[in-house]
Amino acid sequence: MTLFERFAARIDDALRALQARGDLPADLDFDGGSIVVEPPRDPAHGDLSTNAAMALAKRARTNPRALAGLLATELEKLDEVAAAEVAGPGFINLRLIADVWRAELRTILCEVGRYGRAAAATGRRINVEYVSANPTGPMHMGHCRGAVVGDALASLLEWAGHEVVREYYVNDAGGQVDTLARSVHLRYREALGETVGDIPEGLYPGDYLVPVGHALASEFGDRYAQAAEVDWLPAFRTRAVAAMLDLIRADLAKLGVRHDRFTSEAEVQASGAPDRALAELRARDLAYEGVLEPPKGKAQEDWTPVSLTLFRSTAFGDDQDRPVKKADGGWTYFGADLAYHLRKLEDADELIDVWGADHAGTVRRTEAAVEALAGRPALDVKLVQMVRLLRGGEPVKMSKRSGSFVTLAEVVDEVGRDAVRFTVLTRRADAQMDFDFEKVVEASRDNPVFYVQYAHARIRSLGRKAATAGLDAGEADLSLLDAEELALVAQAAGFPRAVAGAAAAREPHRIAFFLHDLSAAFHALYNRGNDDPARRFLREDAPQATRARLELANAVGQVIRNGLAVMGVAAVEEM
RNA sequence: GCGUCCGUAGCUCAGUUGGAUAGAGCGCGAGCCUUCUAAGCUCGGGGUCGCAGGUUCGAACCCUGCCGGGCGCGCCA
Repeated sequence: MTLFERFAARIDDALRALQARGDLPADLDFDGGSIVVEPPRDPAHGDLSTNAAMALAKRARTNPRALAGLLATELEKLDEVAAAEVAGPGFINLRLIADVWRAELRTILCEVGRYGRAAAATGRRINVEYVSANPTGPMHMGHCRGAVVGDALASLLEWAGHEVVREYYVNDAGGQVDTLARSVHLRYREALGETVGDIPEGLYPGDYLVPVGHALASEFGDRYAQAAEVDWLPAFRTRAVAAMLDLIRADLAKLGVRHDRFTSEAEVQASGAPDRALAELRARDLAYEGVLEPPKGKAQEDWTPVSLTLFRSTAFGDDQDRPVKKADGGWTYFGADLAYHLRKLEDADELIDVWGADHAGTVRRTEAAVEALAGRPALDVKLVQMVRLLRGGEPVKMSKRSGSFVTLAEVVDEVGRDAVRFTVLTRRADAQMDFDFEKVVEASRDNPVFYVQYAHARIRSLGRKAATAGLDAGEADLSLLDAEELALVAQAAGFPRAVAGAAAAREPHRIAFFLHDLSAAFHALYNRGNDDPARRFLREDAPQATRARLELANAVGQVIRNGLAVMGVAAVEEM
């Protein structure tokens, strides 16, 4: 139980005591969910603040300040509360005794890598799908953000006590993988000695297909060089997709992103799942044969109305109904995808998809389909906005046509995995982001990656120096920590709350900002020692104070490590 | 035309799901500093939270309508 949960329970007890005494109506229900216990925005207001009186006043048929007064009197009786004050419109500010923070410091050091993790008992089973890049080439920077956000979100949800499956959907069933196979066939002929010249328009030109062509040449010899497409396409497609997945897995490994499960679209289709899903929709009158309206706001010379199998997504607020089957009888991407989501729900209570913003238009239909099939809104789609690559403020040119886009591997090789991951997580996922190669590796205060890493390295350095000087031996007396130092503990103690809040909002970037703020507070305290040697962490003349401050530093370092672990960023020992 | 995301200090961005006097870094101004880790530290000025209404004890946050920008909009995946 976190400190905040503990005090929420105490407030609940106090309210019940008031109720028992007849100061509150007997039928008043406290579990509205609107009562919060949090650190006040302004530390001068105390250690904890609650809006309980304001949230309950109306239902208790009293005014907020009167109720706050009663509640404050009750809370002041607690041993851990030094003072309870009513402020503003009816806030109750609690000042805690210093020992609360000393105890919390010990808790951090005792729980080490578990500090901030919620009890698993409260968790749900959540399936998080992310990356799912088409298996037609290596990952580029467009995929990077979704990969990092999805991976960090999955970790975050685990920290918050949920059971998480990390999922990758392999789109190996569409026309694009046929295009891939044809592109590879060209490289295969090239490997056999043919001169193929420029790669024709419409095929994938990238050099990364050259080794695949070689591999096929050594496997098949010239057997398929002049053969009809029907003879080689399936085999080439299978091998090309496998080779592309190997590339993608290598890229993911480079980024430190992992998945528990790769699910093949082709297998989903072959399993009959889409047929079952469609039958289900038909049974509920949510699928029918119909003709789509011509698209608006576009030229439509080549528009030919044709009857298709449609999902009634307009019943869920979509602009138009959406086809699940193509005119040729094959499944659309959407048709297979809704079956896939149904399948994910077999072992999950909730689904999260992390998609690029270019798929924004398909969110509603997919959420609608899941709601229709699951009987409840079980899917939450998180959109990740575009990344603009810059170098020294100048946009990096990307030519997709020649296949020479900036790959994920290039970026990780240049700036490092940790810098990529941390930087991506310093921006809300749903806002556009600039990624500047120069700024990301800058060793300065305005680079949060450096700033947080440096705080951790500094703390580790303190430990090493203390050990060398023999200052770290013996029990630490935490009563030697003063109010300013305990304020840093209080800030570090916000971590479990930050994890819970970030997980509930599904916003992993909040952890990055929490760590930046905590690091800033640590650096500030550390820098005080420059002006006042008595405030230094390491003092040869005061081994007792040194030991207490080392415990403080270690606790902060532990929280930074835990936060970085959520983000999948390494905590460095020295810089 | 429609959908969706965004609009907060000169710049880049946070804002704890509706709370108190809206924050941080950079830049700017003023001091300090040769260091327990150095690439600095401390303090200060700086705001019509895009605009206009609405909801309520209370709105940057929720609702409606505009304005501006990004992304997307046929059976592609």
